[in-house]
Amino acid sequence: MKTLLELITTEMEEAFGKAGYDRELAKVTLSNRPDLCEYQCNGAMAGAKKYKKAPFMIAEDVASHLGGSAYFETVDVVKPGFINLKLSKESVAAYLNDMALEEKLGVENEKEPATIMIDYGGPNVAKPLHVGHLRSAIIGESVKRILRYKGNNVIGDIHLGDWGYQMGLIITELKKRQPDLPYFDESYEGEYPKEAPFTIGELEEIYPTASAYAKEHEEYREKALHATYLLQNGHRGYRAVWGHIMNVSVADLKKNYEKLNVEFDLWKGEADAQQYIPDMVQMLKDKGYARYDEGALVVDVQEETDKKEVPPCMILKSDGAALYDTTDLATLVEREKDYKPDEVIYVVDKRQELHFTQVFRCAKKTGIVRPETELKFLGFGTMNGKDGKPFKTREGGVMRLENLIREINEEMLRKIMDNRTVEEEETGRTAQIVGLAAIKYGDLSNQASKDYVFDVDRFTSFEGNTGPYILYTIVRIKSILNKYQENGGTLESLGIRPAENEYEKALMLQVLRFNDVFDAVYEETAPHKLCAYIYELANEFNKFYHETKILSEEDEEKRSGYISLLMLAGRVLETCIGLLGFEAPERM
RNA sequence: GAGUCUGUAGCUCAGCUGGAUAGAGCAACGGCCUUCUAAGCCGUAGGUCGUGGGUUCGAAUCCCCCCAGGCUCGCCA
Repeated sequence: MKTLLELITTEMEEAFGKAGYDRELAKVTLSNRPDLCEYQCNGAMAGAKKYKKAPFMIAEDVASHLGGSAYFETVDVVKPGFINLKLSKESVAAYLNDMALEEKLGVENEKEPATIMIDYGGPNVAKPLHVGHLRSAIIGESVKRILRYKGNNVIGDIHLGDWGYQMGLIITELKKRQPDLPYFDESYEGEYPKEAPFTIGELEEIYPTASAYAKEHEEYREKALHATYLLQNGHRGYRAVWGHIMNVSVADLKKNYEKLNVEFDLWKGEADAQQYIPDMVQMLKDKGYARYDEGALVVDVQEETDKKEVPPCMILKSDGAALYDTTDLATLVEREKDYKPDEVIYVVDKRQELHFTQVFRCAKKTGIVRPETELKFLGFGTMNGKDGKPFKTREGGVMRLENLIREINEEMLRKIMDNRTVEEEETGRTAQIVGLAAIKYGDLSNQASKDYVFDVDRFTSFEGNTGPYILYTIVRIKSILNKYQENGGTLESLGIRPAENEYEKALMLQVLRFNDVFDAVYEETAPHKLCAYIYELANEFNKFYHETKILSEEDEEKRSGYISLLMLAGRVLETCIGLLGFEAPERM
């Protein structure tokens, strides 16, 4: 269905047209003076110069042609030339009732659904997830859900870091500790054990130990580099160890992402792209895109409009090894072959922007992706601590994601216990749900591209613009709806009635905005605007709730009208938090 | 050095495709629970929108100069 803004803009365009003015001027926006009106049009002022006429007169002309519109209760022309609009209660109620019938609450599917791949998460195998991985997972998951809600075919790919030097390090360290394992016996030809020679806990200890040791010991470092080389060139035993590392690590990662309510469609990694590198490199050479520079194979990606020098995209190091430009390009080759995406979105730290600029340009220039393929870089800012510096543990180390989540959940649990008596067995689960909402809402309510301060105390607070506040509001609504049914009410075939008072109307207007807001969020890939919207919606609901007796309303029609409104508001809220990637408990 | 992003209330942030009196939350202060969850609601106080110019009927918003800070700048990912 059309959004309300679309509908009343059409009305306004007709009025401008009938009055003899350019229809382009008829842009309607949400009012920035809610005390005066609900929607407004400033087109008369914009047209004043063109028509050499006082804006006030233009506005009056236009307004006189709006008189017959059923949408508006009042059309006021004010001072310089504002056209102020208030919607009629009847049209608001009618729109909401239509909206309630829509599966997607009035959001229309994309006319031509696109295949969109979204590259997010990006954890490294064998290394624990840390806070640096949090934003990519949270933002990527939300963006994925938003794109999907609009009817696109969206494929989320975790893009594992599973092919680098860290693998060589682990293999080298494992060989040092357990040299007798068959993987290190060059003459061994039998089947390798199915069981991994380490647990996830050991694995997570092996990597940092090896990494630190290699920094101190050149010889060890050489061994690790060589092991990496052998692995990448098909060493049988090392490949088997690699397989173990992958299995153990991926199982652990899946568990952790599940806790975050983050779900990937693909668990591809850098290793999967390796097989495409040789042909790709050959193609770049054959077609003359690549050249040697200081021993390295590069593709120039400088463009005339560049204000600064853009370094070439490096395909092979001077020792012939591939690097991350190469792998990202090969991944595009793979994606093009398997999915032919219309769009690929990378949700990564914004500090990688230059790297992706190089990769995108190279991929376009050399035909690795089709010219119409959209490659989008969605860079996010750093998660800082209260001191404004990158988030660290109290000891100054990197905070493990698990620990961060545990800390939040414990804090949440404490607050839930303090505040209310909930069934014992329920509290743990509830704390997790609310804790996740606190983290995700805290992140997503900031613009993705900006750095933000991760403040545990603030995010877990139940007060103000927080995840828990949103959930609390939803729980309130659910609670009323449940009570209504317990008292014999049915939620079927009710209808929203024209608003009785300003609180109810304000709530209705806010619910009504959903599809307009969603479209803006979708167009701009801006989850933070969805957060702002549900916060306002929650506020309007709580005001209405405070002013209105719902269940004890004696007039049955009024009561059922309220209930219908709550149902719709609840659906909108739950849909929105679903798009943000979290959920609400039944009680809290 | 070059490029790029940021600078809005004590703190954390919206608003930035130009419009009316710059909005929230936290913190501070004052009210409201025998009634659907007070994790709520209502109110008070708090701002030279980094500085200076320019464009415009109108600038936090667009343009330019400065100031301050972050980030990036070919063989790590």
